[in-house]
Amino acid sequence: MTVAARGRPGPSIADVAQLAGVSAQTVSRVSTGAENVRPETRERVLAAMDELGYSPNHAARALRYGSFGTIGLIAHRLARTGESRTIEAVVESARAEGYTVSLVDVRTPGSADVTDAVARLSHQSIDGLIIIRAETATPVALALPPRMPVAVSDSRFVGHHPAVGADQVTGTHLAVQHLLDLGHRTVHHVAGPDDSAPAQMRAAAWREHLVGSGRPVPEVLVGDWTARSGYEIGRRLAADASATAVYCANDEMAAGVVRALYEAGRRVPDDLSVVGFDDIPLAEFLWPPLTTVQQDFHQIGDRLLDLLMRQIRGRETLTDTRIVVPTRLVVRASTAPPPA
Amino acid sequence: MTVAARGRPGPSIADVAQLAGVSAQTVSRVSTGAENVRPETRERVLAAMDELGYSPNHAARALRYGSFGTIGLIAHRLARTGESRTIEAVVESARAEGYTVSLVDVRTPGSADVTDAVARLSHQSIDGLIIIRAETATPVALALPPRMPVAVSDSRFVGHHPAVGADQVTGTHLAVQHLLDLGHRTVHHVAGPDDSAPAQMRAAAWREHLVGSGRPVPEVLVGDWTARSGYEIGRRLAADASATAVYCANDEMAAGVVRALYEAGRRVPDDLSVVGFDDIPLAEFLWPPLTTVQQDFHQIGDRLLDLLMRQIRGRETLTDTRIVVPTRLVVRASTAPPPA
DNA sequence: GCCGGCGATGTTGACGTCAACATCGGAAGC
DNA sequence: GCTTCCGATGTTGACGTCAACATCGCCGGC
Repeated sequence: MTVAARGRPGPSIADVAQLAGVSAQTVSRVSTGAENVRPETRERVLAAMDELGYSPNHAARALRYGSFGTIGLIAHRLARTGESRTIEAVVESARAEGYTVSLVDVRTPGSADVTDAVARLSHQSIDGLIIIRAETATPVALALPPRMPVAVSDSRFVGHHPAVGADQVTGTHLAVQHLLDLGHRTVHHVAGPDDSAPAQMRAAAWREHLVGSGRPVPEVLVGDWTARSGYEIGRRLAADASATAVYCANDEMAAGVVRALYEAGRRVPDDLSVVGFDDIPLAEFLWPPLTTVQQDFHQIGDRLLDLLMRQIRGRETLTDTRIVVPTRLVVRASTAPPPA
Repeated sequence: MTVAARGRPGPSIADVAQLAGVSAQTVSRVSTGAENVRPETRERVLAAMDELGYSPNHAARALRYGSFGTIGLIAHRLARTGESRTIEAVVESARAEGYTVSLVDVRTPGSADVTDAVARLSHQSIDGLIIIRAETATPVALALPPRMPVAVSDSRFVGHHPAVGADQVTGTHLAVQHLLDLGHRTVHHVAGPDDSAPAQMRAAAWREHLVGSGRPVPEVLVGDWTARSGYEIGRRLAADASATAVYCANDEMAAGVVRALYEAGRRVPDDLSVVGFDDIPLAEFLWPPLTTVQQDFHQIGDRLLDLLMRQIRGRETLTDTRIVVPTRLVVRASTAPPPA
């Protein structure tokens, strides 16, 4: 954590002032765009800035203003579909608000790592913090610096921190009901890992829906979000003659399941129907095009930033705010009635 | 770009000092971990910090030290495969070095936007800058603050800025030669957009390889990296009876091509062979598993950070350093000899 | 010709931290 | 008992910027 001492010390406002033959304050006025500077003086200052390659020292401004124009963002595996798209949305919205985003990733799902990341970031200069992750191991009460605005992408934080989450439950109900409507007797479930809160929510909603509909509840098949885990589960499913419909907790696992089924000679959707979750850009272009539950990551990101900005700007306290972003079922070609 | 005035003015070192009944300097000593503080005094200070919820003001430290422990990262569409994986690697390596990453995205490929992003970031305090993008419209000589260390993920910058790039040329040769070896008379090419430098490099290498092998060069089919564009191109390809092999500039377009071919009743690889580029995690689990050129985004990210840190740490000047990260062909099931 | 007033510019101090130097008090050595 | 030394703690100033206040010079009005 040792950081190179004394980064390039660049020219300061005083250097510009000297070169332009004015006081530092006049330079400051020019660089903040104040009105009351004679055009001729302004020109001279601008020329001096240009010559020296001056740009204002943000540390000094931040110190002066008590604000950094930066928000921190903690994510677990940031190359993953949901994460990267949410981050993209946050970054875009933040830019519109004049803020920059500081990114920290967290290696393991453990809570120690999160605490560490929070410490790292609050050590950095941030005006607020967004946490994009949802591991069940994450402590619900985070050890945050006092008065630090926070927004979290996990509805488990309700009552602790303002949260934004997709509507896992409705999405799951739509998916399962779609399969039941097609005539399937029951629906198998390929779940995400045990330590993922959204995975747990999807699995619980699936179970509840089956129970509520009086259907048998097959054993849950647990994957780890990767296509590979879906593939391995798919091989087991292919051997299970009773399975006719599978609801997968994400699209990657669904793709793995489909490939395993093909390899085993079982056709999708003729022999088995498969539904995914997320609606990744490729979902439509898999073969067959995947029926899936669409989540709007972009909106999640926007809402997160909005919640955060309201706290930063307005000093609002939003502790138990919870925003649920709707999900919807996109029916494509991977689902059909069960074989006769 | 106006930023909320005066963020939460938390307790300062002086408040802690007063509560603990010591001087500010002693508090500073405790918080920087200096040795020479009586254990009893240290305890009292720590207790006071705890009570007030003190954490050191990073802006003040940055001002003092002249370093933010932050590097800037500019990317175009950061949710895209290559971008997000490279970013992930950069963030991870940066953390290992004790640095945080500040993210700015660029909406359009135009150079004005890049200049703007650079300005935004150097306005922030960063110790170095990584630019992950490769649009041909990006000016080769960037208007950077003087003395700002930079690393760029585009080999076009050679001679201007230290650059890291995947070996597009070798990757392309491997892919095309693989198809020729299988017995295809020639290879069609689905290219990325005109404004992408890697797309141009792949297309040029493809053309060169065909010419060098004395094969006819079919018209280039230009997509925009999305699966949808691949799908539309695929429909045209399906109608072209002469096409037996297609080299696509990325995996998403390859997936779109494959789907279009299936819809048109043409089998992959029996009727047409398809090769992609990138080796996205899903490539192996498409149907059929996609033969593709693997690029190591993680390594690209690592190298970028390494180049940057060498400049930040050692004051090295690396202007014409160029690192080429190898690519390799991963043969799966989407390629086969042409139909008899 | 003097004065009020106003716009342009300069001066001072404060933001929070920490390094360098100053001071203070006690223990060891003679 | 007095000096010396050393470790613990305090004081000062500087990092770069900008708001608040001070000053300066000029113009117009009488």
